[in-house]
Amino acid sequence: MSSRKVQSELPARAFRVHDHEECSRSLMDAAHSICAERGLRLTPVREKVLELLLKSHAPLGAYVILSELAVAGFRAQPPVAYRALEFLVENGFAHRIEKINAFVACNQPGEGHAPVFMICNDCGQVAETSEKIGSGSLDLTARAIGFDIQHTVVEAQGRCAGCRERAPL
Amino acid sequence: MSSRKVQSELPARAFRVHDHEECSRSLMDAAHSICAERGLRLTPVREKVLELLLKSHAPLGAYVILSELAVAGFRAQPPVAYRALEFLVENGFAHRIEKINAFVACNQPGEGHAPVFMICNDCGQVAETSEKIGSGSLDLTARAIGFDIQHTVVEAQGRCAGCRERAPL
DNA sequence: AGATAAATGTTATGATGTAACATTGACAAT
DNA sequence: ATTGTCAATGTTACATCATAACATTTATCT
Repeated sequence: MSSRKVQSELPARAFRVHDHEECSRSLMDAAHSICAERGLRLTPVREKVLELLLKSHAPLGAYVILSELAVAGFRAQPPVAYRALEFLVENGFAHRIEKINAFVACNQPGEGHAPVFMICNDCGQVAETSEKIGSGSLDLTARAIGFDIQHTVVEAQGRCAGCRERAPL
Repeated sequence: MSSRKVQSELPARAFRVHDHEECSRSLMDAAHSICAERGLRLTPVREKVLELLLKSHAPLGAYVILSELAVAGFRAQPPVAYRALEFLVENGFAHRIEKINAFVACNQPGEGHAPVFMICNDCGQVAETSEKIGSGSLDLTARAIGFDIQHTVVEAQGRCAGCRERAPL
């Protein structure tokens, strides 16, 4: 259990300075523990894809992942990447960013949550924050009209603080 | 100004019984007024695409629109549909639903708003509700981390009340 | 070892979206 | 009326994103 505890609960880690190496390692460890606990198989391709996502400072498209897989000696037909991504997303190790058709590693795997993304149009980085499921205005509206929510997509595009400082426009 | 006033402020009209004919007509009128006011050109293709969106009870994909355009005697290369959609989206007459790569007519054109969609996986209908810009948890989070929001995507997938009644599962 | 389910390999194709450049049409200025 | 200009449309050709379908291999259980 404690092995799954992740570094910080602070949101938007991507936009903060942090030890990215340590951050990646701890999330990869968490993935291994969770898979062990739940009887999921973190096979070589799946692990490699997760590693790629963890190392990247920005979301990766399926075909970028695919070519990285090729570089690493894996087979590289599209279904290979999509299957690994499907596994990671279904099991909460990664998320798909709809607005840009790309994928990021989840930074609080194992915890049920409704992710919220802030996509910086300048640097391309994406910060994940989250809402507790059942709170939030979406849930309120849903309840008001009798809509049963199964999945949510909440994404904001704009400019992160760092990019605004760097080039105030 | 009053010519632009739209039928109802109630959210989620798509999931309610309403006079869809009248609803479409009033939104098309609104589009004409707004374009006139703002010096925008609601050309034949653009109007036809808006009409298709207004008449549909569910979002339409670009290629469905394209084939409807062909039926109506318009030229039907992909850019034709995408350009018309781009115009409609940019000017607030339609929205793109990221989760399903499709488009819906906006039901409160002219008003600046951050749309929120409820997508029913059963009947395929999509209800548009909205938040005032600047309120909402997204804005709060953004402010907290100094992120400057330019655009938001807020979508929920699930089952609407009607479908739940019809087939409780 | 043999059964079986999951995962992977492979081919082919489907679905979605856009760059680039040619042509036409609207409209204002002279 | 003619011409300049810019917006809109026409057209070709691709780029990008994603999955169906079926064959083969691998893990795991009994």
